[in-house]
Amino acid sequence: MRGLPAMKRVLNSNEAAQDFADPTFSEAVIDWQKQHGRHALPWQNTRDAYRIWLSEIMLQQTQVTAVIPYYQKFLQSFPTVESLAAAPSEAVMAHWSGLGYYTRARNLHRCAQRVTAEYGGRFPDDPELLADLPGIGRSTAAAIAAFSYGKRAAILDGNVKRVFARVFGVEGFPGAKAVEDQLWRRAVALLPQAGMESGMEAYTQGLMDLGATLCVRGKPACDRCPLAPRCVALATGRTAELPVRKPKKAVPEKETMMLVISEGNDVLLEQRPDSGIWGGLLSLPELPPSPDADAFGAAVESALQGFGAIAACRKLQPFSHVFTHFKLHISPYQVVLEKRRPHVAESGHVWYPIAQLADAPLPAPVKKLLLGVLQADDLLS
DNA sequence: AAGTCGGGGGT
DNA sequence: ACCCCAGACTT
Repeated sequence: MRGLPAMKRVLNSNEAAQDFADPTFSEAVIDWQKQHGRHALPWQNTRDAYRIWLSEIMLQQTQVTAVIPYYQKFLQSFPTVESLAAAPSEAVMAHWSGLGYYTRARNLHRCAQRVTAEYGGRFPDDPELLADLPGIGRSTAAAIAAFSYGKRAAILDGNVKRVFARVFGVEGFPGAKAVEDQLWRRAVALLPQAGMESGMEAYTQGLMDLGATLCVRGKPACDRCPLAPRCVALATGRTAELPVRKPKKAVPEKETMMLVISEGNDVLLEQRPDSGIWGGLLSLPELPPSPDADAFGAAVESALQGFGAIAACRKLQPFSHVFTHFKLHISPYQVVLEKRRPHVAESGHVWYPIAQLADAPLPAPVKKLLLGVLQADDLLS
């Protein structure tokens, strides 16, 4: 085993992919998709790369049922990539409000502007060029290229990882780099052969449909799966163990006070920085948690210096919001100011019309809180 | 390789 | 409660 330098070279991706090749795999997926896959989703039955791109970004880490209403409203307001590029960022953020992962919205806006400026409003068909655009990674680039242009490119999303892990009996957490690398090699090797590009749309959709409708996490419908005859997990009774779960860790808990400060028909909102949680959204002014009621009262008084006399105030019902990596305990406090001559909010703050809160670019729990508190409007009545 | 980034739906 | 979703990006 020594003295053979030619054997030591690293396999290139093409050769490595060869190990996993199997032309019958894509044929089985394509046939099944055409007969039993999904064909009526709002972003299907079009080759408009703008619509396909928009759907793919919204669908990142977000389920189909949650995306559909956002997708419809978004297209209604921004029917073309040029109209989206020209829109003010606040309008884009407002349309994304409640969908989560707000970096997607800012990248979406930047991407629309780059496609308009650099590509004349037409998305490129090369996956490598697509993946150079903000918010578009390798898998999303492949999906856009396959659905929009029939290009031969491999996706690897949560659905594909689950299907591959089971069918091929892949051990290890799919998010681990070594496991993910192997899955990418399989994804490339199993693509329809060159010259079969006409099947790329059905193949790509078929993988997603299998993962979303049959090869689901809880109780996979193996009796209806076209890949069952070749499924390692089914044959070994390990569909419940594969894919291997993400290793869990304790989530830290944080605490904050939120101030609902209103005057007349307006409420005071605060612009959040682009980075961090709820980046780029408006939210409520916050105070660090106080050790006791007196300290909190003093902090509120201090925060409200120059805003005028307090007409009424009350503590609202505390609640919690769970994020992916921490849990946030929110203690809201409402303050109603006496109506006096209009004053300008300090930089980074804005007096926002209460009647327009439903369409404001707010985090979901904040919007819910405000609509509940300020629509009731029973404090002064 | 690990951490950051939401909100909701299914079980 | 727990898991994870048509992932990308930063550190």
